[in-house]
Amino acid sequence: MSDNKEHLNFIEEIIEEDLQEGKHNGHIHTRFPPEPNGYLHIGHVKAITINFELAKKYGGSTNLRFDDTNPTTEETEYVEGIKRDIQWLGYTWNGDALYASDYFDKLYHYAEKLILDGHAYIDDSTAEQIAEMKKTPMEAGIESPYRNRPVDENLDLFRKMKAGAFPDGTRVLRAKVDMTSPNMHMRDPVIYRIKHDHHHRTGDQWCIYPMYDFAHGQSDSIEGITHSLCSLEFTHHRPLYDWFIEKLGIFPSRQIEFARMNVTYLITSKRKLLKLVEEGIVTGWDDPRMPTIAGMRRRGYPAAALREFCEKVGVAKRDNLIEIELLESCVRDELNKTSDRAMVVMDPIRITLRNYEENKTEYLTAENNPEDATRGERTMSFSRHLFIERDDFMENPPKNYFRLYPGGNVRLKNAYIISCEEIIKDESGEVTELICSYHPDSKSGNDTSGLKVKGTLHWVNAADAIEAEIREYDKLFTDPTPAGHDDKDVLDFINPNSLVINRKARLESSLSKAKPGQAFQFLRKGYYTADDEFTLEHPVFNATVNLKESFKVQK
RNA sequence: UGACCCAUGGUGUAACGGUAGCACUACAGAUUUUGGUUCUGUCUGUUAAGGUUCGAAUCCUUAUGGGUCAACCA
Repeated sequence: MSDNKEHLNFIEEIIEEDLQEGKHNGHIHTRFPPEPNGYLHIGHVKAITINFELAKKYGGSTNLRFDDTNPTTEETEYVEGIKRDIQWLGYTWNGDALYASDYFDKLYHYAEKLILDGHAYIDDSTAEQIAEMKKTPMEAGIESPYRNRPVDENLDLFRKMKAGAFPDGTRVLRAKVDMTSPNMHMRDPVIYRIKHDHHHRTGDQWCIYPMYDFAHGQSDSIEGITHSLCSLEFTHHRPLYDWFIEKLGIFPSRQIEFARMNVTYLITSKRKLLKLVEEGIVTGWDDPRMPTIAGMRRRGYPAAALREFCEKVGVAKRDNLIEIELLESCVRDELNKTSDRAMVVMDPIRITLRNYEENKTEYLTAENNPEDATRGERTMSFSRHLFIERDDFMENPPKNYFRLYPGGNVRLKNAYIISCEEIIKDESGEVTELICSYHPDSKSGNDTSGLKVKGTLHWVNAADAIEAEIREYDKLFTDPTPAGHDDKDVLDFINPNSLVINRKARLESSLSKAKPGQAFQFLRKGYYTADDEFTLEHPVFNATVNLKESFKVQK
């Protein structure tokens, strides 16, 4: 209907309303707040693109802030990986990377202010006792016996906590909110705990650390974040987020929640992903089967395809399960435009052209990318002995088989039309060689033969074809929602054939010059990307995504 | 059993009280020196019942279904 009218998602609607009202003087500032305790995955890609694209669209910027308030689980190693992944995706954060730990002093003073104003107290109860007193969402909680401690005593104890007077777990600082709230997060949440732990940035300077709820919103506020976008499970934290802003009288960042992305055959639980690594089911966080950014990059998924995917998925609040086909479609679409073509025979059958001179070699030209003439051409050698795909020959073909069969003609891409005249088999009956003849007047670009063929095959010259390791990847799981079964573990759905290594393939010689990370379309097969381990001596290609097939050979 | 959130083709997402559209998938057909790409077409949808209104996917009520929340994790 309104084709040229732009469709806004619900967050854009909120932003445009704010803009119209002149809120924050028209400034938009977002942030991406990862915890440095693991690698980024496809779910984070959505959060990253939403935050960065929204800021870009409305002339704002995006902070990268590491939410590093738990020294026990966080490491500098992850910080570097996360930075690299975001940059690879094509985004630049505002200024230097920031850290919640940069605000530990400020946060501490916020906490003292809360105590002074009677909004927080030290609780000597154990974790178990606190949990017990919170009760369940169905019934009101009960107040801690320490809840009405005098301000002076609270302050004194908090300072002693900070000074290291108490062992881990003996006391906490709690916000004094409402133990009867139906929202569990409002039942006097713990906001500081004692942890005599080494922090990846502040070292041993602190032995008390703020909890998420007392760090995240305040960090947003300190940085002047106007729109703090997070996933739906934080909805229940929003009243608390707002409560702290109000009690502290600080910049009013606004939290907005959207539904996280689920994709068929993919899992995004850090814990489960870690398990795959630890159990050796994959080779590491960057295994091309992993839905991590590092894994997808190694698989050959272009950053632009990932961005486009998120764009197409959209943003809303309802639960969703996106078909992986959409992701693959985005990858193909991008690679079709950008990758050079090459010919690779995965499972070779030898061809001998009986009427082609034994020692002759011709050099034929092939376009690198029919979608993009600026990619130029390359040269391929051609001679009497060639390889074609085993799937491209059938002794007894079905009626709509366009490929080679006894007595049939096919074109060899960029070369000649050939006719199959004789089949040679080994003792087990397997075809080992085809004796063919070629039609000298059918050369590509110069065809005067008048012959019509239905099929065009890819091929390589036996004389200079190279060998390589080709890693064929398939889905890691056999179930579209491996993490969605209460009675089963994701490991129950591992696809035993998710990696099949092919060492018998023969590749056109130009592929020896591939660079790690470079993607190609292996003609009529799929997109393949030179692995990080690719070398001239040991070429390795990863299957990125196959080409769409509207015809499947019946076996 | 409490509170909060959500409900549009197979999937995802639009339509902001006025003809339910787009993309992916699937299936046809055209083009093609890649059974790719491109192009064209087809199939399939407003959870249910009431109400408000000239008119409801949209507003109201109820029901149903799904999700989330009870870490000194984030």
